[in-house]
Amino acid sequence: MQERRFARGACIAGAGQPVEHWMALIDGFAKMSVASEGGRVSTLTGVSAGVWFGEGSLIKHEARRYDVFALRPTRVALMPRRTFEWLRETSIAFNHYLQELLNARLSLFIGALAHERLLDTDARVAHCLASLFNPELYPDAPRQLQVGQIEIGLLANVSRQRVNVALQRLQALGLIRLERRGLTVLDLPGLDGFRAAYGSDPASRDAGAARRA
DNA sequence: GCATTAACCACCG
DNA sequence: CGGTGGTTAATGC
Repeated sequence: MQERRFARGACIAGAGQPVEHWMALIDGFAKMSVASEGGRVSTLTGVSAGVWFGEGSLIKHEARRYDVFALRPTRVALMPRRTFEWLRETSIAFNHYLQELLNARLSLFIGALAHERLLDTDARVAHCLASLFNPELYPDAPRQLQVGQIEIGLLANVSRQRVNVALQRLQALGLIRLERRGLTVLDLPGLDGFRAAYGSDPASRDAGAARRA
């Protein structure tokens, strides 16, 4: 295997490029994103230390489907296609690991889709943060995240200003602590299970009940 | 009603 | 100074 280093903002892997390696973050932080023909960009998820990615395109022998950008200085491990295929052909344990990885990622994206459609903005931001610490995908992630509010907005698909108010509400509830250019998660289960606190008037409670249902 | 954009200001390295 | 964070006013769905 090889190791490569990327500066903040550098493109680790680009959509459309041929895929010849299975990749993993050794340290640092990156984001996966896609762009439309018109140049509009949507960030799909964050990638932190310990996360493997790119196995889908590697298995299907197709060009990469998304871009990966470093959000801070990042080291990446690259496993050549031949090694990846040899492991797939010879190791049951390796195949089990791959299944668990794919399963965890599937549940991550299904969960994100459900939250996107069912939850209000504060809860979406909370869940987006919590998903970055998914223990299945990120075995021993530190609870400190060095990502600014603009990037959190891109990850959660919410404007930077709205992210700011959501983060401050989460901080007021003791779920996170805001820092300059980052934050620390204080209560991961609480963050993952966060739902909006509704006002005291009956109308908004009904709306809340409908959304919860 | 709520989120978005734009703009402004304060803070910090 | 530029980047980041906190806030507010105008606009749109």
